[in-house]
Amino acid sequence: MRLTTKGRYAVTAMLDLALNAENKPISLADISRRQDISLSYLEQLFSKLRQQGLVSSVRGPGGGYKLSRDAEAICVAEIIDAVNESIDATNCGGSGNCSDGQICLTHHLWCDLSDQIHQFLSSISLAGLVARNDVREVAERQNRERDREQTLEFIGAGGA
Amino acid sequence: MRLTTKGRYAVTAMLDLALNAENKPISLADISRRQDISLSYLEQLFSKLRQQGLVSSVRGPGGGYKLSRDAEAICVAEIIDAVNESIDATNCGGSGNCSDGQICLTHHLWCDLSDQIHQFLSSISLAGLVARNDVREVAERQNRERDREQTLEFIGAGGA
DNA sequence: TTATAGTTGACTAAAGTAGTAGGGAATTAG
DNA sequence: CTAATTCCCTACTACTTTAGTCAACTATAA
Ligand code: FES
Ligand code: FES
Repeated sequence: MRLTTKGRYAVTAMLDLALNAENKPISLADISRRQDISLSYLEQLFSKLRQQGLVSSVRGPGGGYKLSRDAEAICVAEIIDAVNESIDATNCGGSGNCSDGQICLTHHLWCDLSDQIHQFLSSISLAGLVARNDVREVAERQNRERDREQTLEFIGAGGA
Repeated sequence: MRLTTKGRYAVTAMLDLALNAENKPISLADISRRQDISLSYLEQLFSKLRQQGLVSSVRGPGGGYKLSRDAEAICVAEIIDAVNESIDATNCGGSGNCSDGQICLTHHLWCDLSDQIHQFLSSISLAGLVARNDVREVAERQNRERDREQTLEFIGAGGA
């Protein structure tokens, strides 16, 4: 089992999508700016998210990505699964044969742990995250920062 | 966060120790045979387990490792921590600064997840595992296999 | 004194992570 | 129409970690 920047980026980007969607598509460039994630890397992640049917894409100017379902119907577990293979904690992948073809001493422990994690991450939807106070606060800060950056760019362009 | 063979081996080996300890030390060679884990790799893992004070060692013939505490007082979380750095799911390591020095959108989510996993793995002691039926069954099978192997070796030695 | 068993450090192949680079192909604003 | 925008795809790379191997050394019990 692993949970690395890859899965975290994916969840963060999907949450950004849920927060900023006003039924128009959001470009990866926007997400990249707001969440400080490399654009090329986002493209790789969204390729997988699209393959799993979590987002749909619109090409061309004004295009980008949209959630392909309601934010209530997308849970964190799905997102991590989509980019990250799995959140399975066993060595055998559930087949119970990692100790010379036989079940190992700790198999059931890792199964229980996997269940535990999966239940937890399945119980959290994007909508649930959007509703959280701490998430809203961070999102507002990011919007303020983005506005300021745009103002600075404008002044810079005007002054030059 | 990661949970790989490393942490799983460590827990399996510690559980083997708890199962087979009759207040005499168990050699890594025994554990290696029973659990099918490379001896040299076990040495590395037990070096860390000893540094964390989870086991104590006895050198020389008849030596080996013993649990340095009661099996009730050693939980799975500790063992994984000892060999695996941490089971922290955040990117920032808890300091809340992974998005350009600021807290990121999903920080609290990963904190909650970390708590969840840590609570679960802390609630399980080696003694708790030893008491489980599925663990006892696997252990008994391993003991039968080891006995048979010893018999075969004996016959092989006698016949040659 | 010798075989046993822990202790330590250096080394390695393979895999995965977190990207970068660069070319396409669709679409639409101008 | 055309040029800019945006997604799409493949290949490449530096780096880290994993899961080991190997070899030399130290303590100790029989
Ligand atoms: S983890 Fe499933 S058999 Fe070992
Ligand atoms: S994970 Fe803690 S700030 Fe991003």
